[in-house]
This record gives sequence, C-alpha cells and structure tokens, in this order.
Amino acid sequence: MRAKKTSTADLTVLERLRSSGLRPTRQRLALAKLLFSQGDRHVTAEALFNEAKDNRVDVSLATVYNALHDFTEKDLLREISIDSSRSYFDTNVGDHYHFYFETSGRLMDIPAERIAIANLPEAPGGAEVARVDVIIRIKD
Amino acid sequence: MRAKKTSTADLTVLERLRSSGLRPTRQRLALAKLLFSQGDRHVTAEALFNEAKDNRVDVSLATVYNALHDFTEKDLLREISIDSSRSYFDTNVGDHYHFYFETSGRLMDIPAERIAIANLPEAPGGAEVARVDVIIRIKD
DNA sequence: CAAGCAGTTTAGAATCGATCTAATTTAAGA
DNA sequence: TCTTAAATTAGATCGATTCTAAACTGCTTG
Ligand SMILES: [Mn+2]
Ligand SMILES: [Mn+2]
Ligand SMILES: [Zn+2]
Ligand SMILES: [Zn+2]
Repeated sequence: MRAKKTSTADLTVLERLRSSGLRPTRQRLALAKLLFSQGDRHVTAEALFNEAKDNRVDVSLATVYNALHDFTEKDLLREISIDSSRSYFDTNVGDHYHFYFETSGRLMDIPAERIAIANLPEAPGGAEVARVDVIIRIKD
Repeated sequence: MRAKKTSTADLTVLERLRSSGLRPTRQRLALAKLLFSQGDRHVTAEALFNEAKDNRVDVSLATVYNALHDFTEKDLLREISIDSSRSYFDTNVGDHYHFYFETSGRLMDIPAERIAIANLPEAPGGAEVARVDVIIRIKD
C-alpha cells in the first residue's frame, strides 16, 4: 500500500463512508471514488472490478461484491434486477425509473416526474411496498 | 413411452403447439398441459421440472429449459426477470404488471387497467419499446 | 408403410455470476 | 503500541443455465 495525498473527492467519499458506519478502508475508498465521482452510474460487479484494475486499484473480486452489497445496505447504492444473468448497481438512489437497452445491456435513468403512475393498488393484506420498479425495455 | 387416451385438454394444447409451429412432442405436450391447464401461473424452470416429476412426466431438465424458451419465443409464455438468481415464466402473456413478494418469491398479477401510467417518455432515438415492466416489490 | 431427415430430447459436462471459507491483514480505540 | 473486531483475499464452491454430441422421433416422401 502506497501513501497518497488526500484530495477533496477523497474527503467527500471518506465522510460518506464514515457517516454510513462503514470503515473507510483503502479498498472501499477507492471503489467509492470510482462509483461516486462521475455522476449517476449503473454498474455490474464485473464492470467495476475491471474499472478498478484499469485504474490500478488493487482489489479482489470478492471485495468488489462485498463493497457493492455493503453500500447497498447503507443506501449508497440500489440494486437492480433486469436481466436474470446479472445484477446492476445504481448510484442514483432517488426515486426514478429506467430505460433498458436490450442489446447493449445499458441502463438510462428516467426521472420519477416524467412518469405518472396512478391508482397504484395497495399491497394485498396491507403489506409494505418496498419499491416500485418500472423498466422500459428498448429493442435496439 | 406409453399410449394414452387423448383428452380435450390435450387437444387444446396440441392445437396450440401446432399453430405455433412447434412439434407436439410427448414432452412439450405434457409440459404445456401442466402450464396451461390451471389458469395463470408464474413458474421457474426448476419448479416446472419438479412438478413434471411429481406428475410422472418423464422429461429432462434441459428439455424443460428448451420448452420454456421455445414457448416464450412463440409468445405462449413471457419471461420475467425479477431476481438476478432465477427467471420466471408467465403463462399470462397479456398486458399486466406484478406484485413480487420478496420473502416467498411469489408473483401476483396486477391487471393493466388497475395502474394508470401517463406521460410515458418515448424511447431515445425513437427506438422501439419492447415492453414496459412494472414490479411492485412487497416486503413481507 | 418404409426410409430419410430435420427437429427434438437427453445425460452429463461446462459456463459463469455470485457466494463462501478460512487464513491473513488492517482500522481504530485503549 | 496492543488488542481485537472488521475487512480483505485467493481459491473453492455453488447453482442456475447453457452446451455438446449422441440417440430418438414426428412427419414428409416415395
Ligand atoms: Mn445481491
Ligand atoms: Mn432465457
Ligand atoms: Zn438509475
Ligand atoms: Zn403475470
């Protein structure tokens, strides 16, 4: 492990981890920086792992999975199931929906205001709604 | 393989396969009968495979997957991705949405009329919308 | 109704995303 | 600095799904 100057972005990310109750380890800091310093993103574990490698962030695949799940648990990320073959993680945790481009596997945000959902039926037995997912699949 | 009287349900299913251009093999007939003779269903490959075994339908797991995909291609089924760990196949191919009960993994239909979606944004670049999926996840 | 053959089935191997294990390392408080 | 719980890791393992390639079968032809 090499010493490194602490930038503003690093600080933001560090605070973010601390206030979530996650230890700011070297690996989590590096991954969080990749995830949260480029606007809203939708990444797979594999993609993030490769991105880490490209940026000389030395981290194991298991740690990428651990971090993605830890971040999701702390609401820094949200997990999206679109394709039964893999999971996406979304850095936009606010209320919004998605376009899914079937051939490229890419996701694009749709702000919640841009879709009006009415008459949403209440859950049977009064159970709690965890989330409403709307996915517009695009044949491209 | 044992000879067996052809019932009305068998006939329906047989016609259904024929008119889809699928050869009505013993395996497809048996699986189609399980799938389409009990109202709307949401099944996984594994579940259908076990159901077949329980009903003394001798069929391999590979054939269950083949049939589910063949049926889906012919619009006799629709595939739903909800959980990244497995695929569901829906015998209701009409326009409708779903409740998903997270602990049991069960799906329940919501008729299209019961949700009003307005202002649906058009796909970027005028691409074609393949489908709009709405999943209401229930924490139970 | 036999033959031919494309379409189908199948057992078992292989794939692949994801998770687990158990050993090592590290963050952080005392 | 010491201690300890938390985190990381390489590699094994898991489980749903797909693939392979050999055997079988529904259907058309002669
Ligand atoms: Mn997950
Ligand atoms: Mn599929
Ligand atoms: Zn998003
Ligand atoms: Zn349904």
